[in-house]
Amino acid sequence: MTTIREIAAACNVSTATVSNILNGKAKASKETIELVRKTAQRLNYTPNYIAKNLKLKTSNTIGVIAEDMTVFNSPDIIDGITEYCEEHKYQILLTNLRLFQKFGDFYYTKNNLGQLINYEINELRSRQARAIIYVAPHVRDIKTVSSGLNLPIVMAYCTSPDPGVPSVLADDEDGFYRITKSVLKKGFRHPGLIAGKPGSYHTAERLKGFRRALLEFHFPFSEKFVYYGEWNRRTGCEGAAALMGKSVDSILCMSDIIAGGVYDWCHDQNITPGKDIPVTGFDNRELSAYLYPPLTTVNLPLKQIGRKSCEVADHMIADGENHRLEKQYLKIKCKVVNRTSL
Amino acid sequence: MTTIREIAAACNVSTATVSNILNGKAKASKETIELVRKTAQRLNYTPNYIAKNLKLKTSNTIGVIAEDMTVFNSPDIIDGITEYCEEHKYQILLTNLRLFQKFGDFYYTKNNLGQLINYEINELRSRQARAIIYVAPHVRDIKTVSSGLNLPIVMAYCTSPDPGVPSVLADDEDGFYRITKSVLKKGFRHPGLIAGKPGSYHTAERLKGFRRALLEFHFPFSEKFVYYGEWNRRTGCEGAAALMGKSVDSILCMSDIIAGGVYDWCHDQNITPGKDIPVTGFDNRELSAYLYPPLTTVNLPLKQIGRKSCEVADHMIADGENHRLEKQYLKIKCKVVNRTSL
DNA sequence: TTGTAAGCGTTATCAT
DNA sequence: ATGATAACGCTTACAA
Repeated sequence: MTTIREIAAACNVSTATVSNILNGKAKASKETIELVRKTAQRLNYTPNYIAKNLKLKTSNTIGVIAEDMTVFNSPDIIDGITEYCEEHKYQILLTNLRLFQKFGDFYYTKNNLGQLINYEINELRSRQARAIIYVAPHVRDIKTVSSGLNLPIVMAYCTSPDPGVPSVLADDEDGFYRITKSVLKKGFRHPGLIAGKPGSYHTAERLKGFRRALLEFHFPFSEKFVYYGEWNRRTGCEGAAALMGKSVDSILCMSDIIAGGVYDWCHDQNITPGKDIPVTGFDNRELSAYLYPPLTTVNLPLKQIGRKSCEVADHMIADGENHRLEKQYLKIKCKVVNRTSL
Repeated sequence: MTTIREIAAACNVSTATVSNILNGKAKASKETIELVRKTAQRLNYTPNYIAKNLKLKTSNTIGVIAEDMTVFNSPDIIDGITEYCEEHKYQILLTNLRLFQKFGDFYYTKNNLGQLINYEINELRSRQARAIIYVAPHVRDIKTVSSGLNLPIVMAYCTSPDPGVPSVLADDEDGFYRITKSVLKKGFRHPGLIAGKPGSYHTAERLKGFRRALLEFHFPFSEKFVYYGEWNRRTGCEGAAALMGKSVDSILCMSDIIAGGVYDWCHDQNITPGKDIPVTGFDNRELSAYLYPPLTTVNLPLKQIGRKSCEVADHMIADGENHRLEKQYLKIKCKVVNRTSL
């Protein structure tokens, strides 16, 4: 690798001059500028960022900690982050915790997670990351992440109990309100709801949206018509069985996967989803377009979440100590994707 | 951030001693070792890797260039890479080219791609990446990547025309051979094949596997029963229409997405896939389990591809100049996933 | 057993 | 306009 010293030698100037010229601080004559530029090109020079970073005690690196990048929402979030980074000349140092791969569904109950996260943050810091974006597959409080790290950190698709740490989220409440409204507008008055895990943020928010829509239409809400379960296919199957026994006229699911389970039950019972019973999902995963009939669902603004997270991180970097958070939670709206299951 | 100098000061020893102790080259008395360790801990010391790397002119960073990490196979490949990296203490510097996001289906015809790749490789090199893993969504020759870079590089799910650059691939030929055999074993003698794009590596290899199975069963092969198209849903739809007109007794698709199109056509015609006409896919994407009936398909060993790529890169790093490639192409076997569409 | 000092490639200060 | 030099935090001969 060519160094500025070699360029300096080749041009018969000092390294200081080379450095100045190559960094555009052109306190040099036209001729030397020309000469240095040419030789740098000729010798195929690329700056050694390691040296540069050491000297400047900073870098253009953003650390991304993904709890598990194989979970469906993570790649798109990271895509949004990379888009912003590309435009703003940041590099990404990726840490993939592989939590889901390692521990399956219950990874977030691991109690040494905090230790692990702290370790990785430190690791990233010692590599001069300017900021950290923490990407999770489900929204929940990550207790260990706080603003006391002296390093900008933003939570994508998750939260921190520390009000100084910003979060970028999907507006689950509004998203579910919208899809519920779609259902009610079509004249269905007795919707059943298959929810996810009871304690979950998503379950709570989406339920709120469901109730808000019901209220708006002056329809009563009853817990009788909501079935709680896990975020999986089987829950959809069981939920459909339970709810259909209570003569609901439509089924709203809190996830596409759950809706997949409802379809399973329908096939089993020789009932046609969409025709005999309208079904809706949430998340707009790829599979939702391949169910038959294609599932009406709600799109998650994952890429925007990633982009926005990175933008916030960038602002925090720029403002340094002076940064004041306007809002701890930034919620991005979701849109209904109309297909034929409703 | 605490530095070794501060530790040295606090302990009344030299930085050399601190460095030695902290790196386990313990040429020191038990007491100083103890003291230094304790103080390092107390001051919450983490080494500055930037400085370390500059001094050592090396790092434990592996650069990953993903053509587009939102394409379904990339996250799992990267997951395999991170698994290996985690075990072997490598860090990942991720470059997401976002080619598919930017240019859609025809990104690989971009003719300045070579320039871009070279730029990114250089970028990674100047950040002291020890090796580069290039991750693509479709197998094809990436012309610009060569072994003359003086930096180990391995191609994951793609190839380089340079025989000095190793590739890790799925064994498409064998995978398609296996699924074809599954079909033939069930007694179907007139399989139709819906292929992908004619020029593609995947199309060619999978076709070979198809023919090999046919040959083994002494069934004739005829181009009449293969329908070529794109790697999309519509092709499945059109292919099914074309093939069913030629009275095939089963349909093999070169991708799950194509199979999804076949299901579309079946629904349209009131034909039940699996029952009236067996259908198989390839790739084992999530959606394949949600089609009805669930699609029999072939699993792509993506994680292993990532892992193996990283392992090869690691060996190349370790061997340096002495590295001799045994094989340019490493092909990992695929397994049939039996469901009920066959 | 411990310390001194040079050097990795760069930038920045201060002379010239 | 250009150059000499110190410094960023670390490792490693080599000296003590």
